[in-house]
Amino acid sequence: MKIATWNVNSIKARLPNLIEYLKEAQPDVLLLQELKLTEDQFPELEIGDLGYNSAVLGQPTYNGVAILSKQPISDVKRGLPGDDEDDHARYIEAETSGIRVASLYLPNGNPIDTPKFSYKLAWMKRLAQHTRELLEHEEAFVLGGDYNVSPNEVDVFSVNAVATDAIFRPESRAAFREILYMGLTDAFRAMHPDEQRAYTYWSYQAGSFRKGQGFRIDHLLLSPALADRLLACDIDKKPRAQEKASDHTPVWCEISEPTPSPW
DNA sequence: ATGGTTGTTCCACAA
Repeated sequence: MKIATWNVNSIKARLPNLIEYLKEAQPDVLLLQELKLTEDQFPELEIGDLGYNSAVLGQPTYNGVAILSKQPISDVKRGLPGDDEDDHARYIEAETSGIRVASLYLPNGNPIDTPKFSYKLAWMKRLAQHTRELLEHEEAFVLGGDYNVSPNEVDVFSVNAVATDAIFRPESRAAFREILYMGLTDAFRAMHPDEQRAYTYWSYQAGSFRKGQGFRIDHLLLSPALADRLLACDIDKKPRAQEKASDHTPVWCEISEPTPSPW
């Protein structure tokens, strides 16, 4: 089973790219971020024609997340718990294909001397608390999406370029580690422990993609039960190389069928 | 140090 995540940077602007990706890559589950539309504007018919069910959390203009799956989607939960005042559409979670999946769009947090950065850190605290609760059930789950955090120096093209960027601040990376060290597996890094210059995002500016100047900020974090089934994980750079591309490219992993319990 | 680009909305803001 193939699970992928992709920040499309407007699903309206990216619908041809999305349709081509679904046809070619054939993920069983696709986690989407930055839809930039409301739920009633979601292209459910076009996506349904390709054999995908969808669960969506939208809002006008900004944010927006979705789960697409070839299998039925159930037990949909919209919004990250922990703050009733937070109305950003950044988190959706559901059951599909026998696993729990979440699509998340973590706040960017720039500039760091503004409330945007404290919102990012507060959001990460809530994600940590929610992850703690998910882990108590010992389920197979994946938290996938645009984390807007590069975990380590190897995940950025230039340490200088991100010295004051919220994606690489020590506070952001510490909050990411707090979640990871609960026992989750960064699927890409688990399969490619020594790979360098492996990025998932390249700015539209200054020819960044052509020059290989990117960041690894999109991640698939697996629960222990799902990490046991991890077969492969990689970054698919093809969609980023297209005309009218998103500034992010998909990350995917291949998961084996669950093995029956031996007792 | 600045400006480089894209998307959406309304002529700025977010990334």
